[in-house]
Amino acid sequence: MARTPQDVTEKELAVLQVLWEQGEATIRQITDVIYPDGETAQYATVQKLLERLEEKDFVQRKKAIPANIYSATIEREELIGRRLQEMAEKLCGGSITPLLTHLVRQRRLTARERRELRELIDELDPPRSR
Amino acid sequence: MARTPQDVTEKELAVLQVLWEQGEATIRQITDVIYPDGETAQYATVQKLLERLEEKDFVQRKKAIPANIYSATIEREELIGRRLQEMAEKLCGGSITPLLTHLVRQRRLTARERRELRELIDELDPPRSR
DNA sequence: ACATGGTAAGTCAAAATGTCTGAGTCGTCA
DNA sequence: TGACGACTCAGACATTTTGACTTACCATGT
Repeated sequence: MARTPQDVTEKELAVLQVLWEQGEATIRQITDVIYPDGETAQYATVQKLLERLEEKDFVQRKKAIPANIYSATIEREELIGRRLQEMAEKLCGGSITPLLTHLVRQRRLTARERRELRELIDELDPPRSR
Repeated sequence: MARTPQDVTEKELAVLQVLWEQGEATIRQITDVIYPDGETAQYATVQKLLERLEEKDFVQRKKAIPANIYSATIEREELIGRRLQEMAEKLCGGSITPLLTHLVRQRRLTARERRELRELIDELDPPRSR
């Protein structure tokens, strides 16, 4: 059947978001954010989520007393990169330009965004070529 | 539990790819591409895949003899758009610029790609602003 | 000593996904 | 005309994923 599981699931992402926000957090702190009136049950859910994230190496744990401290080992940027890469592979034969053109074309960018983007490209251009 | 199903799954995508290639196809034609030595069993699998794609309105069926003819009702571009949009919402608070900058920055673009991109932006700029 | 709060290590059910079976339909051609 | 082949319809099925939950256990401080 060989389904390919998601890199990070919906709820796992929620956990990551908290970690990205706070840098470090205990299970309880995360639970308080995601399930504002969380009981033991939800606490355990977060625990399991973290366990799975740790397995996938997206999160690391620092053993501590009174509670272990978790932190993300992957940056938001990196996750974005992975997903874009995956999309490119599955939908564009590995090329990312279709994604780019789509983004630029489809969504209306503000003048400011356009300017920034232009600057970004300029930055990348090897100096001698301009 | 409320898992959010994927818009298009792995195998469903494979089917769509064939339809995008060929424009139209019968189940058998699709099966021949995806499962080169496909038996009745695989034929049925493709059938089910198409059924689900039809439910989701990504594919339409033209009743015909001797075999129904299927075609995609969604363009590859549109699917890309959806996915990018979804990514933006889940990972970038709805903004697409992080995606853009990431793409431009992370992957090395060729000089040609950079030029094209620049032209694309120029196109979008309202004439009077330049 | 015992309540409190944390950890470890499962279990569980619903749904997704890919696969497959079997019965029925219909046109073609020997 | 009647058997054959190919197609369709409807559903069963197994495996995983995913989110949620339970329970036993451990440490600490009061």
